[in-house]
Amino acid sequence: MLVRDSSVRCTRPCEISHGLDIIREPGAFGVRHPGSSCSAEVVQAHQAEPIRRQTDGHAAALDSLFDSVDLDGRPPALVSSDSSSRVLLCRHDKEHKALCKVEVHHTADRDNDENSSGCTHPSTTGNEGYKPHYLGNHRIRKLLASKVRKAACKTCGGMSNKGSKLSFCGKKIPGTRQKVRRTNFKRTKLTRGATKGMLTGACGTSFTTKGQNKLCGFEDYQVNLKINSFNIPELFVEIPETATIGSLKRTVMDVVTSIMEDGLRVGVLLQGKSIQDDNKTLHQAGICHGEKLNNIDFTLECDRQQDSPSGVIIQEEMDFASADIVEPLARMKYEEPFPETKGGCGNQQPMKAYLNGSLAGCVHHPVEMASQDTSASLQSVIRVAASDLNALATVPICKARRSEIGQRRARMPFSVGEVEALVEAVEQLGTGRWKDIKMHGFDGADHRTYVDLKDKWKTLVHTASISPQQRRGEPVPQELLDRVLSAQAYWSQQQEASWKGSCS
DNA sequence: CTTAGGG
DNA sequence: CCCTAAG
Repeated sequence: MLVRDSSVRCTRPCEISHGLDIIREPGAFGVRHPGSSCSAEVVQAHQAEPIRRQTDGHAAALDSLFDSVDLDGRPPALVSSDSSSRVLLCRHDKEHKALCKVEVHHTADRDNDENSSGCTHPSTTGNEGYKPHYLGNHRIRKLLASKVRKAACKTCGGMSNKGSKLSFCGKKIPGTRQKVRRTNFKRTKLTRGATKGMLTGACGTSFTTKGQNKLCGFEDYQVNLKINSFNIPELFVEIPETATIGSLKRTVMDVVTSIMEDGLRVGVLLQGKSIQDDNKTLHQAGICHGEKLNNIDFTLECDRQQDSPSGVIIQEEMDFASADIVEPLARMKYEEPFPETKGGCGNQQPMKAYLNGSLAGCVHHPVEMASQDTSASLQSVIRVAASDLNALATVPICKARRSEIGQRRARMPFSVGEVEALVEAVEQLGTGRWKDIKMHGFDGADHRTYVDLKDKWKTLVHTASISPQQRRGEPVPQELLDRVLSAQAYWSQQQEASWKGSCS
């Protein structure tokens, strides 16, 4: 099976325009194969076609890199990123379990990288004269252009609906938070969830099944997925009207690149339903031979901390035609005087991302700069709010602004200490008295509502009942989890008993 | 306002 | 975490 897609991120947004450098490393030019499982075939491919030296442009350098590692003539291989400031060009090959990475370092890292990378691989002998090239907006734009293209989804309703989880043939995949009752033109809460759904997308997947290995009595078919394109949801940008067109362009570019920088994760939806279990096999998930293969969607989801400073908001838009969608600062918690934007109607998308850099925040002279271009793949709406550019760059985002926007609360994972307090409280009070539990164990914790505690307990029970390998986040001591289970069992039993008692 | 559950 | 029907 081969799945391809691409995205690029740079963890130093401000330097994106300075570009990226491709580094040389032993093993192959800019190629590293982390595990011994990397297939010789892939390595050989690199050896046979080392990256050419490029002196005529950054984009060309990276293009060349992409081209050279492309083994089957397809477009750029999957480009993803890890937590470091690198862009990885990965290659997954089921047959060989191969994973090769081409790391692209920031220019700032160049010196170190070069010092530590001898480039001794035979295949790189022609690279002595290699000069790292910057990868400027050029390349980014190119990538975006190719990846963001709406192409195959033009008839699918585009990004109009919530979540804009574009589906394959006109089939709308509901966003995670979409409510059935929501109707067009009805303004919906602004994006909740900075962690969900940024780039949505994913269109078509065409499958072919072929080959098989008799394994344990069933055939192991190959599934070929071709992702036609990913879409970027509507972009929402606030920028002073005194800003220059050039800065506007840069801002938009920043918005887009920021989405990527934030770390993307791929989601898979089958018939509109997200498949969460990464351990499932395609076959188990229903992506297999004999099944309809046009109902799979991939989404690019962004993991982003809400605390990150931001100045630009990206949001998707719901079904509606109005261009005036500035959300009234609905959930503003702080005293920040925020004049409501007029005409604030608009179905906002569930996903919104705050971009690095600025605040945009407390400004409010919305000026419609552009409205959606329905024919374009991005359908972006860019709004400009009067504010000082300098302020934009330095003022930290204000919470008022954020909350008012309807922003989902930032994730605040429970610490082990909190978990312990919760467990203790529940052990004493039971599982149905969350208000009391809040008052007892979390009285001072204003950020924890009793609903939060109830939810946390729910997840704790779940966590305790799954294997340690499946757990995520800060590990909760098994001892606590054991107490969770026993308390849960005890209190649910009590509850049952009380039911019976009241019945008889 | 709280609970309880689904999203 | 969010949303909301119920109580």
